[in-house]
Amino acid sequence: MSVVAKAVDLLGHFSREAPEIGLSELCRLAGRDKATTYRHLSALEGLGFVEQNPATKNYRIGPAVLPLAELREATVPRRDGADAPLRALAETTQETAHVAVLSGQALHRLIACESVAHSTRAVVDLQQLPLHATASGLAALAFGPADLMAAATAQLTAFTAHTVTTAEALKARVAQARQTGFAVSPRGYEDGIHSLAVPAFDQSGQLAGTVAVACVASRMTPELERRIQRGLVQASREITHNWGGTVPDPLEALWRLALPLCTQKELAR
Amino acid sequence: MSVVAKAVDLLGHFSREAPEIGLSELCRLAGRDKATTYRHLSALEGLGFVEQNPATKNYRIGPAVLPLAELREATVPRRDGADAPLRALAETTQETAHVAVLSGQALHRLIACESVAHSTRAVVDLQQLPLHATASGLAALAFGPADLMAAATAQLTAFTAHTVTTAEALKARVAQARQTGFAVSPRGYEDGIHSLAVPAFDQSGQLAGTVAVACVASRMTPELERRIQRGLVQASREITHNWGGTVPDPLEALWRLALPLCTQKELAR
DNA sequence: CAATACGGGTTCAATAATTGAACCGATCAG
DNA sequence: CTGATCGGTTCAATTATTGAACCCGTATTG
Repeated sequence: MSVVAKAVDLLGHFSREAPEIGLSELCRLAGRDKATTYRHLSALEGLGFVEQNPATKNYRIGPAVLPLAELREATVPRRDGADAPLRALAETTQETAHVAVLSGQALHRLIACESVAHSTRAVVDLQQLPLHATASGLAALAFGPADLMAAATAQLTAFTAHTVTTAEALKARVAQARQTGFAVSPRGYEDGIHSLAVPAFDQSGQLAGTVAVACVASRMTPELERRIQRGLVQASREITHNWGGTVPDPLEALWRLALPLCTQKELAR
Repeated sequence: MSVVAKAVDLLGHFSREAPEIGLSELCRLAGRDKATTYRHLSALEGLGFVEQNPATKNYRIGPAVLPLAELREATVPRRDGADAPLRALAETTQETAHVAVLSGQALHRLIACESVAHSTRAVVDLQQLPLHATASGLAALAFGPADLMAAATAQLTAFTAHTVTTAEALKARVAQARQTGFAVSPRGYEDGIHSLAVPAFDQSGQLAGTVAVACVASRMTPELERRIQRGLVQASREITHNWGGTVPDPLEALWRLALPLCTQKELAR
């Protein structure tokens, strides 16, 4: 693991729930030495990636990420295209919806959108989604480039008792996703969370990202699952369209088969 | 210079003009070894900070910066507060306007807004603004924390023949800015560019950033300078207000003195 | 009000990571 | 075919990273 990775990993511990973190706490979270963590933070501070709250001495994300994000959006304007459909998805499902994008062999969170309908809800605070343990990852494996499977099987970390940890089991899950058109990861990454995901595509016709709903497991019912699937399909179609792509016909066929009760408008596409 | 800094410096070479850069070209731009640059890029790619265009093998800014920027905005929503006033400033001055924020001892670009009125215009592609050579930097030195001066004099790089390169000359410029309420850097960073800047403040009452207009030098007239000054004052007031701060009374007094013809509405504040 | 625990920040020798010249195969222009 | 340029790789030399121990200021506590 390079220093760059170690330093940047620190950034991943900041979240909406913990937007400012002190040195010692960050050491514990990162599981690293205090001196090392301090030097990494200092380096990041010099670059503007973090800054210190002068009052509390706590660290928080710095301003240097803003022009980079602006440039990213100007170069590859994905977020804009995903934003509105995602909000609609969170609205209709009343659960947390999120979109991730594939970059190389890794799946990175692009946006998360939490529904405010329930007091308990899933929180997606990961930057990078494990391929084998999340619905998004399974969707990427099932509908994305073939070489992803190698990257996934190389690191089958067990996050819960339900996490898939063998190559065989993973292949079975992926096959199931290919058959049904939906990737599911029941309690695979977090114990109380049941996730469903579908792929999204860009102008190249290849998988560019995934759309997922992370649902509080205890609320899951067959009826809710239907609603989530319907929402996912609609969101994926819209996001794919906004990204300049089209959903492959075989996948569209699967979705139509799985959701016979979808509206006439959707069928008309 | 730490590896982290070297790696992240690579990100600074991407711009709206060069959103995708190949390995060799980036080596030349960064002035570093090809193997090193490649490893740095690979590390950044693993973190999602850059990605490769699969078609051209060129590198571009990756998606990992997006959630970080989102979080930054959620933690310290500066950009939102600066956006609208900056557009107005670019509109009234017909020149390029930009806002930078102070983080530690460094001034980082937050937004730039180019007016489309002229075919030639200034382009602000810096991530970090040198304190001694830009109007923004001088504004920060004049109205920001005292310890900035030490950081500025430590690195008096000459960018043009007009750049201030002695501590004495720098002090004189800063004193002038303190007296007039406006920082000016005529051709200090780029030869054809004449810049003016004023400070902006946040809820702590301290300088939080700067507002500047970078003007094509050949267009500069006393009349245009007046218009720019008036625009800067208005923008700084609005941005400072949006950031939860207030412009210090002594500075407001200087501005009123310098701009006797400002509108009644502005005087009413 | 000592005693103490915990916060951020620093030091220095041991060590593990970074470095870059040279090299490889592919591609392209002349 | 030749030479130039591209992205990517190798390996020994070296350089920067590492972390236990330490410092100081400030809450917390019995």
